[in-house]
Parts: sequence; structure tokens; C-alpha cells
Amino acid sequence: MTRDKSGTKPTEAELTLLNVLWRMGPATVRQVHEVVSETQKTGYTTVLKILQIMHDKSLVIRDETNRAHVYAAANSEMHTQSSLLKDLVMKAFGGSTSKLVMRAIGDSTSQEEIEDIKQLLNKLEN
Amino acid sequence: MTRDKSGTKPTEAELTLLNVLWRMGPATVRQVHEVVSETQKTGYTTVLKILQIMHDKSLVIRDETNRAHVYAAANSEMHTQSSLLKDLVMKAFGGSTSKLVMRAIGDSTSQEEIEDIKQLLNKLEN
DNA sequence: CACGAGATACGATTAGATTCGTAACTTAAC
DNA sequence: GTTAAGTTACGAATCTAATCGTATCTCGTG
Repeated sequence: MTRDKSGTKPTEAELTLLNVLWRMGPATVRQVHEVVSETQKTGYTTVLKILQIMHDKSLVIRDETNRAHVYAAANSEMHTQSSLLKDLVMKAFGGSTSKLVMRAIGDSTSQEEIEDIKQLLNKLEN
Repeated sequence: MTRDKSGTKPTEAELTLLNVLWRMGPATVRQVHEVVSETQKTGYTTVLKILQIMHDKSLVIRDETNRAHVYAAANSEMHTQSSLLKDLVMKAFGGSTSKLVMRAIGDSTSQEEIEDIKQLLNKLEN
């Protein structure tokens, strides 16, 4: 029996590549590698391999029409953020989203961020 | 050169045990194992081993006075929550805490949770 | 149609996490 | 002081993540 691989939480390396794909939109291995190389020394085939694994897990879809396959994130950034948040809420905040939010707000050193959050809450009033 | 192991992010299994220690306070391997066994089928020596590894990493401290060593979390739950949050903010929210908070609030299905958060924000006004 | 650049596929390696069996040790009680 | 129960220590096996070298494939160009 093979475990269902969709909906799996992306690993650290996978999340790095997803961030690139969300920022760039659909892209080839080469394009992804170029962006990643700006901040990390990662081999081309490493990026390729991880994208292939992500394809196996259905974390990305790919267009094989052309010789250089074009990869795209299977799920939206929003969806993935929610999924990661839910995971953290469960594992470290006893399932309480409000506890997580309060901790996050409490940690906020930036005054701007606090203002942003207040504005959002004001909108929620309506 | 050995890398500094303190301040390391706890793994999944480690976080499970930390949750028990935070809930119970200082405890022996047996006590931790009993609690963990309620929800998982984990061997006694597995719990022991993980606690030993956590001790190596300075994630827990232990009192070896008695034959059965007594383990305690090295860092507070709050401290660890903040650390995990910061990590997620960096890896999945482009470093923006407010984005994380907004997503978390947006996902909140529970009306109570939204109320809790509003109350906290009101307190912050002062 | 042969070639070379550039692409994918594959397999091996390394490192860390997790699991647990077995050995060795400690101590209270007989 | 021997034993039995309970404990820690150790090491091996398994699994997953991550990395990359090498082999193979593909296609435009001459």
C-alpha cells in the first residue's frame, strides 16, 4: 500500500523552491536554479532532483511539452501557508489559533507590523 | 569543530516530549513514556533515547541525583513557541509577522478565537 | 545525419531522525 | 551477598532528506 502523497507538508528544501515558483510563476529547472543560486550554492541537479521528488509528491505540476520541462506550484502560496500554520498550531499551540496569534503579536518588535495588524482587525469589525 | 547545539529547533518527536514536560513539569522517563503511550505506541527505550539526545542538544536538563533521572525542558514553552514562529515567518511568510497573523486570523473558523484576538488587541491599545 | 549543448533520469552517498533490542548497571529486599 | 526489578547506556537498523556525479536522452544546427 502506497501512502497518499498529496497534501504532504513540504520539506525545507522544497519550500525554498516553492517560494521561487510562487514568485516567478511557472519556470524551468534552469530558471529556478538561477534564482536559488543567488542566495545558496546549490547544484543544478540538486534542484532538478528536488523538483522531480516534488512532482512525485504532487507538490508541483509540470508541463513536459518542451524539452525543458516547466514546473509550477501545485497549490497556492496561501493554501500552503494555511497548511503550515495549521500544522504548527497543532504541534506547538495545543490546537489554539488564537494562542498562536497572540504569541506572534507579542513577539512583534516592529511598530509597523502592529499597526498593520490593528488595521486588519478594524476591517474585521465590519 | 562541533556546532553549537543549543537553540536548535526541536524535531517532531522532540516537540512531542517537550509538550509532555511542559504539561507535567520535571518527570522521569517512565512518567513521560506513560503519558506518550496514551496516544502513541512508542517503546520505552525510544523515549529514553530521544530524551538523551535532547540532553545532548541542551533541549532538556536532567537531574541525575536519583537512579531514575528527572528530565525538564530547558526552555519555556513560550520561548520555544516564539522560536518556531520566527522560523515559520522566515521560511513561509517572507519574514512578515503581520502576514502570518493575517493568514492565521483569516483561517480562524471559530468566532470565539476571533473574539479572543480582538480583546488582546484592545489591551494593546493601552 | 552526425554532433554538441543542454536537458532529464538514475543511483550512490551523506547526514539526521527515529526506533528499539540487548547489555550493563543500581539498588532494595531477602 | 545474591537476586530481581527497574534503569541507563550503547549500538544497530531503518527511514527520509538532501546532495551531486554520471549516464542517457533530445533536438537544433551545420
